[in-house]
Amino acid sequence: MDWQQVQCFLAVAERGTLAAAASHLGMSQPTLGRHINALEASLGLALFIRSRKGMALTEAGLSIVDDARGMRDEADRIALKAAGSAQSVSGSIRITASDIVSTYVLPPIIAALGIAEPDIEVELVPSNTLENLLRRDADIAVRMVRPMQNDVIARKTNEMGMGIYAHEHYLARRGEPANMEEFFRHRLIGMDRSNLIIDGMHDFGIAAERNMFSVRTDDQVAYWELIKAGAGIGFAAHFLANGAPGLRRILPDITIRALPVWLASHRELRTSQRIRRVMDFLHEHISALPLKQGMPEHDTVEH
Amino acid sequence: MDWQQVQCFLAVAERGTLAAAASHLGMSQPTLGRHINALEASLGLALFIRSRKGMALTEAGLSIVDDARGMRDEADRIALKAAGSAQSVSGSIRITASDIVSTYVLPPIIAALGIAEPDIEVELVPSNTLENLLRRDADIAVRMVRPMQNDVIARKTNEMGMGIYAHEHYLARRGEPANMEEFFRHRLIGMDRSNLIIDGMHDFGIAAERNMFSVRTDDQVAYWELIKAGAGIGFAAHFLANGAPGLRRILPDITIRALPVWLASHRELRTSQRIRRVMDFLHEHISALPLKQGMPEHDTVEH
DNA sequence: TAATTGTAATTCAAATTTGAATTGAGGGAT
DNA sequence: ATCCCTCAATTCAAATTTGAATTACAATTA
Repeated sequence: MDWQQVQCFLAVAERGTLAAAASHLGMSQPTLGRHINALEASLGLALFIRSRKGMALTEAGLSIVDDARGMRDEADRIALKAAGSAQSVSGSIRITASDIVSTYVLPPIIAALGIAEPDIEVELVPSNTLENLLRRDADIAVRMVRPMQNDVIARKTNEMGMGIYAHEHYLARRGEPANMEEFFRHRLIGMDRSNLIIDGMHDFGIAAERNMFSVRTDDQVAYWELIKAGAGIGFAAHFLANGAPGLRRILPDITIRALPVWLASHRELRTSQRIRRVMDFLHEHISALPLKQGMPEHDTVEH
Repeated sequence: MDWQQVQCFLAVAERGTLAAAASHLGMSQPTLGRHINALEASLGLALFIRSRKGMALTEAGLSIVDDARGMRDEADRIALKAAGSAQSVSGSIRITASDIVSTYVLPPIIAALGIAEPDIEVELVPSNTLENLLRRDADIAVRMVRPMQNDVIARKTNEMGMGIYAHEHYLARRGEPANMEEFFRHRLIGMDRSNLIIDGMHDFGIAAERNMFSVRTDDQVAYWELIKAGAGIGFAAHFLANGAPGLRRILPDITIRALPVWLASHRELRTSQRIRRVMDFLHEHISALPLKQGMPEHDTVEH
């Protein structure tokens, strides 16, 4: 039995179609299909039922998919150890962060990193899902919640103060709410499927519901652009609002819980010179940012 | 990372030389050497120290050899399960067949199967609709028409000869028809919504219509019981009539097209030892049945 | 010292694998 | 009812991989 074929099997089992699994593995659909055929031949049983809707696991396939996942866990551990013991400072590194952080916080810092460490290539992966550091989806994650995974080391690096904001254009048309009651009669910008804002308001004892929000998007960057465009009132980080002309803070007496900024990496990667260097660099620069309170300028990264 | 290369790594780590590991893996020494090189390149570290005495693990190699063994354990488990589910004939199996076949043909055969293969549980699904083998409604279907679905393998197993029959009690009351004209003046038993009989007569150039039949039912078993009870004249398989006392064949010169008996299964299930075993068993026993012509006894299943 | 043995690396023609393009077929939308 | 989209399968030329033979090298043996 060829282990590569098991790797192929798992990819197809988890993605459901040959084409999707092939592009994930970086091979072509015919090749992957042949590997699956070869595995079935060598095991002497059918693992998938081929249909026009994709590849569905048979009973036999279902019974071995967990073992294949076990193999992947071990393989991931090997990859992790290898990355950890690679002592070279040069090479590439994958950083994942939320859309907002990827778009508005990290670019100047990564630019500075490129000057300080020209040999390190950086891959930035904007993602709002919590990437699995155990699986090495990324080497370093910047997160707004405390990472709880085992074998993950994390350090809190800063806090991002939040406030309620709207653009002057909007306020000129609709007036500015003076209290919470008026606030709820405005056009509020919310999230669609994500419960981030609704849950945050619940924590505050406010029974928020999805239909309170007149404008909804799950894309955090689009959310911020909606506020800037005067589409309504929304929640935003102070540092964003400070750098945007025409933005006005609403109900400044309402304090909103600040979001923590955590840096996380896998324990095995501590020993990597390169990852340690980037971790330290990110920590140094993110902690120096004035994220907590409103200030006239937020781009304080020195070159 | 290519899992096949990990497989190679483990073989070399445990055998100490490329040549020994290569012959164990069934590949050549140069190929194996190249795989090891590729793995080292992709991990970015040296796993072996090459010497004239063989391949000695480096510290990095040593640190991942246990994880590679873990992968092998999982791989072995997969191979074991595969061998088990391919060889094992135990488990349950779903057989679908028409009412008549389920009621009067299969029971003795399934009883014999239970003796020959005590570990196979059989689920019998009487159904006159053509079950969808692709959807795994059943593992094996016994059908009276040639299965045309794609991905279905089928073999013709026997032919079921048909005739026109009535019970002596009925004939004593109404007399026996001597030709087709008289036949149509009798109480005929037909089907209600199903066109099985009407279409069959059309094939013979007889313009049959639903209201020619004085007694109608779509239940094939009830149909047969109606004939046995002397409710009228109807069509029945020879083998049924042969085993029923008091039944008399009508117009024996009229030949009615025999119904083929097909065994069908999904192509993906070819590889299942259990299903193959049951397929073969059914084929063997159904083909041995004297279904084509009338004979005094039809229960010829040997135990 | 010279021959022998066992090792990994190299060479190069042959076999195999690969993938872009195409085909074919089913399901869903219009 | 029709078209369209998305699958897997097929085709075939091109790229890659493979392995028999050979080389190179060091340790061991005669």
